[in-house]
Amino acid sequence: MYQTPKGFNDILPEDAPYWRHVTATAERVASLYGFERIDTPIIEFTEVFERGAGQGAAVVVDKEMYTFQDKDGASLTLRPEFTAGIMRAYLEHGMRVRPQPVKLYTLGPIFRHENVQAGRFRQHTQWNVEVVGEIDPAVDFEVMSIAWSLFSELGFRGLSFQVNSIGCPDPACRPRHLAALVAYFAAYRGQLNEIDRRRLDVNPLRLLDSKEKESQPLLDAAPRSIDYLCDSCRQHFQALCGYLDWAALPYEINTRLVRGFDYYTKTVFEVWAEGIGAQAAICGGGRYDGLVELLGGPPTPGIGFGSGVERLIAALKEQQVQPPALLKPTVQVSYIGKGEIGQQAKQAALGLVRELRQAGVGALLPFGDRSLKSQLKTADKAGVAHVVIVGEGELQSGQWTVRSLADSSQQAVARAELIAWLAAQQ
RNA sequence: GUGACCAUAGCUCAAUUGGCAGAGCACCUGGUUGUGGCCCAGGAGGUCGUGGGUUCGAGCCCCACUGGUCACCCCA
Repeated sequence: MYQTPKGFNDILPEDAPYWRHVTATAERVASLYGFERIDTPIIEFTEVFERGAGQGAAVVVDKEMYTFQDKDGASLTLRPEFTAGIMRAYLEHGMRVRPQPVKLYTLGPIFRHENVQAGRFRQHTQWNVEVVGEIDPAVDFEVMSIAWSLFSELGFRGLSFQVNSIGCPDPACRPRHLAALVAYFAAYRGQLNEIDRRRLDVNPLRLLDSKEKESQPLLDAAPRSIDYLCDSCRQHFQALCGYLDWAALPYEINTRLVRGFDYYTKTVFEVWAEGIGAQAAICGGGRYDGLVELLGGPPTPGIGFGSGVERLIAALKEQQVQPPALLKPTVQVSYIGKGEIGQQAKQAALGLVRELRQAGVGALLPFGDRSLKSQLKTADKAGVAHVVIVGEGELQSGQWTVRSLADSSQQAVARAELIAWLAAQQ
């Protein structure tokens, strides 16, 4: 028996209401904030993601990307993220001549070859928001606000922001912090376990969100990035926190919140929700003022976030949020009779269903010439309100039977008035 | 990439020490001509995830692979 490849999932009809809830709400909120939709290809030249990731992370990135060679020899990659592709589009289509900042959102699948665990798959769907071309901290606030609006509208309760600033590449900023961080942990090198010793050598910032037992006692006194910010970054962060205070959005300054890639600057944030295992974050984002330059463009500030739809849905279920029901047909047209009469009744039912749908009334037709009993069972399970019954008697009199499933009442309605009658019941 | 646990019908699960593959739910059909939900009866649905091995004999024991769950690594 065939199975889906590891980490790839079918999305079954049972989950459709959740998907509609999330995607429809995202679209609505985005338009409320004046964000415009962009859709980039699922495949980009591998270089877009490699250059975007920067040299340090390239090894890691290569390992987790679905990269393949096209028939003409080009190296292509299934997008492992949205931001790099959107920045490529920003440059390719000269979006810097549009009014700045450019506010974009997108929704679609991304692919990473990683091992599955709760809320993590090899293909997952992400809602992604980017604001490009403006460094004003009010933009950071705007991006966090739209995330907040989405999650509130979806029905989440008890959400909170985690915020931090990791500074910028200016020698007076992050490099100073990194040096202090390395010096601090190097002094305790003997206490670190193997994993954290490697972090110290490879990606010291990551020590700050280490889960290793041995390191926990060291974390409280570890140098915090917010204490090493340059003037520009400090003012930026203070302004952002000021806006968050003013809007009364609940947030916590989390000095251990970091990012793994070099192009991130200043603001990093997440939104956390309870109840989905180790993956508490339902949204992660940050400012990436260095990215566009890495891709060969002019210095261009940007900030954005991504939010995994599968994870959102899992969290919604965890919080027992009921998505709105999808629209369903409200009428079934059943046909009965044997032989010639049966075929006439079926044809008549076909005609009524067609007219109902044209009139905007959702209608179902039972197939396979089943017994009326069976057809009523089907109607009951489909949840329709009315069953129209057409058989020999109805064909002769022109008065068709309409059964209301709620109270089992039946009445005769003239065929000519049926459409209007049923439409009025909705 | 690492580790733990797991895989029998569409779903949830049984199957004594290795000895004839089962139940409930769901599905289909009936319970006299054209009436749903409840009930009753019947039917269909499985090469026991796949491939090897041990054995007279494997759903059960061993190995590999695939997939699932969870955690680590990593996290764009």
